[in-house]
Amino acid sequence: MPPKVRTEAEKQVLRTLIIDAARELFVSYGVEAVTMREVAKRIGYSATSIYLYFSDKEQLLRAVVDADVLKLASALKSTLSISDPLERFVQFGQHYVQFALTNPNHYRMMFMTAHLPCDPALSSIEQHNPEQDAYHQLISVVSNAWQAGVFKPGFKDPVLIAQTVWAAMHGLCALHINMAEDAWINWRPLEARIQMMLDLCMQGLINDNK
Amino acid sequence: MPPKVRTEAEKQVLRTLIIDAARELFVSYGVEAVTMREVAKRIGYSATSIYLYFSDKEQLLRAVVDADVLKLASALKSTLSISDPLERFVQFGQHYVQFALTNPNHYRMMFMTAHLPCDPALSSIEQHNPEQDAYHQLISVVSNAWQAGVFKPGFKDPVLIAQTVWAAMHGLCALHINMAEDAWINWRPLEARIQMMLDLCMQGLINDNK
DNA sequence: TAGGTTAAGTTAACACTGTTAATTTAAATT
DNA sequence: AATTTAAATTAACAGTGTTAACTTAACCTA
Repeated sequence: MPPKVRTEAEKQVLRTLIIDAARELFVSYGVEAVTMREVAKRIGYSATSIYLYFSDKEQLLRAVVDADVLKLASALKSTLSISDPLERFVQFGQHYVQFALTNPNHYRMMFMTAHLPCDPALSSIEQHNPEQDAYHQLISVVSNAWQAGVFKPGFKDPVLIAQTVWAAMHGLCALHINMAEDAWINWRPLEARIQMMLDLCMQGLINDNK
Repeated sequence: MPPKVRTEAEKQVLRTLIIDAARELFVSYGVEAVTMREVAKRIGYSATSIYLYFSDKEQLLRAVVDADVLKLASALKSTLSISDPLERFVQFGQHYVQFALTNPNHYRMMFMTAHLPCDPALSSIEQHNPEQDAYHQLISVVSNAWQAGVFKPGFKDPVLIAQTVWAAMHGLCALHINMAEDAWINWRPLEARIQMMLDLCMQGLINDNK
């Protein structure tokens, strides 16, 4: 009833309160299943209050995803300090897969749901900031490995390498998240599939004149 | 107003009429955006009539997907007659990718939306029927290539090979379908990514003592 | 052939959705 | 002390999937 929030800082607090409530519900029950009224109830506001901070549900989802991409970047950051470029590349990939599989609903929101394309201009994430931009981290890791001569001589474009390896790992994660319970398919153990995909990338990419 | 349909055959006709109408709309506008009323209007019935043939929207979607899996199997069938096992394997993969990219919304319904797990007992598709079951086709193609000694000696499990290669190709397709328009990423040409993924699989898998 | 039964199809209605408009009300400003 | 401002609310709308109640034409039996 009364206006409780006044200063710009307090508004930011409420904004992130909404985002956190939405994330918890989205992650537990899926984006489509969660209603604006439920998000609002969880923080003790009415549904329409959310519209004072986000123009619609899509924008709220995007804010959640933005924060989660940040979380992914943070999860991957620890691997960036590994000194050996090849080892760094491998660990980066394994951490990526691990993040996806331990946070399947976060991962689904980020990379598996059809939402409007992400515009860097509207995002809260600073593009190319190595602390925040996970995609930029990927490009860096692969580029560094490439400069260090890790890859076979045939490969000239580290960005192409990065995008292809990403696709390979994404396929593993996405298929598992969506279809692990599908009785049609007699899935081999996830670990075996991960290992095999890594081996495949290694054998195909790595220059092994040690 | 009057009961128009009587015989079992006529009921089947109406059933597939509903499925076809739903598919057209799902493919054009996405599953979530399409309403039961719109599906019904397209075939000149009232919305509640659909519930005489499908228990709910989820079951209708599943019927559409079933029919589309059949379509995928049919699209892949032509490659099964290629005599050389390696060439058959390669062509199978390329046809799979091509199907996914020319029918992105079909593909999304089949492999990228979170629906209840598929139970072979409830499906209209005959599991292990090489004319209908695309997954079984995949396993066959890889197994045959494996028996023919196409793969490197280290690989002992053709099913594991098949699932990993599937994941690699799926990652390519899924990432493209969902994120091709994402301004965050400076995508390399799709053809280059496909080619590179194929090369990667080849280099990693194929026994090249010709 | 008359009359009741069946079931395909309908309209009406329910609980719920995202969202907008109109309204309240406490603080900030004058 | 009166006025403005804006945070928050309730009321309301158009639309959703779905269920219940109702028609009504064809079929089955007497």
